[in-house]
Amino acid sequence: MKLGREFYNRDTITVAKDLLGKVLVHNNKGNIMKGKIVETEAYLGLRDKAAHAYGGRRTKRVEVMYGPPGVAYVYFIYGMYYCFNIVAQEEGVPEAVLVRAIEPIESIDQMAINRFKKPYEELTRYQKRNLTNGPGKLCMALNITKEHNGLDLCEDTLYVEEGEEEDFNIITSKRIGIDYAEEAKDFPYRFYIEGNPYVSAK
DNA sequence: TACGGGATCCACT
DNA sequence: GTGGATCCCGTAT
Repeated sequence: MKLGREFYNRDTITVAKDLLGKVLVHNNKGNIMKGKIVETEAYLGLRDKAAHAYGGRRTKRVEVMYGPPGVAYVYFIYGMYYCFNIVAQEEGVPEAVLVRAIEPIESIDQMAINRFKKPYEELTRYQKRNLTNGPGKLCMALNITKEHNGLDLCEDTLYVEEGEEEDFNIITSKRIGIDYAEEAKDFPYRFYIEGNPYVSAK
């Protein structure tokens, strides 16, 4: 059951929390890859110094965050990696949820090949644990690139669906890698599933 | 297991 | 010209 536009058209922190346990699906030219979302971060545009759209910055890169909810915001970082975000809130409000980690569910071999050019069973223990436990890593594993920037998650290529019924605790903490963001670096906008081995950092 | 540095490039200034 | 919502590997412990 694919999540619809209304799921994303809500308070960004609520969306970030509710995405935990949901399943990210990428239909990559018929090759369906799935992973459970286990870690997210909220970026609240105007009032959040860590956000690309802080203070209403409106550049070409950031433009999709001003658009309708349920759209992918993918940006390139550190010269080598992509980060995958989902736009939240109504059109005109530049907020998004960064998906920081997933737990592989389907097409694990394909993910292993995308990351390490080897099938899953040939990976070292270290590589298995590091398959999708970070924003750059999960993009590499699922083959998400800037081509997906602006893609509507209510279409059939890249989307999020309901996961299995399960109970878990949500841990709230500070976001990662935003030391430059002054007071915003301590905002409790990071959420993850307690005890999940694919979370990028405790 | 924990650190430190290099990789690598595009959007933004 | 600058530096980042990151990752990997080498070295040390």
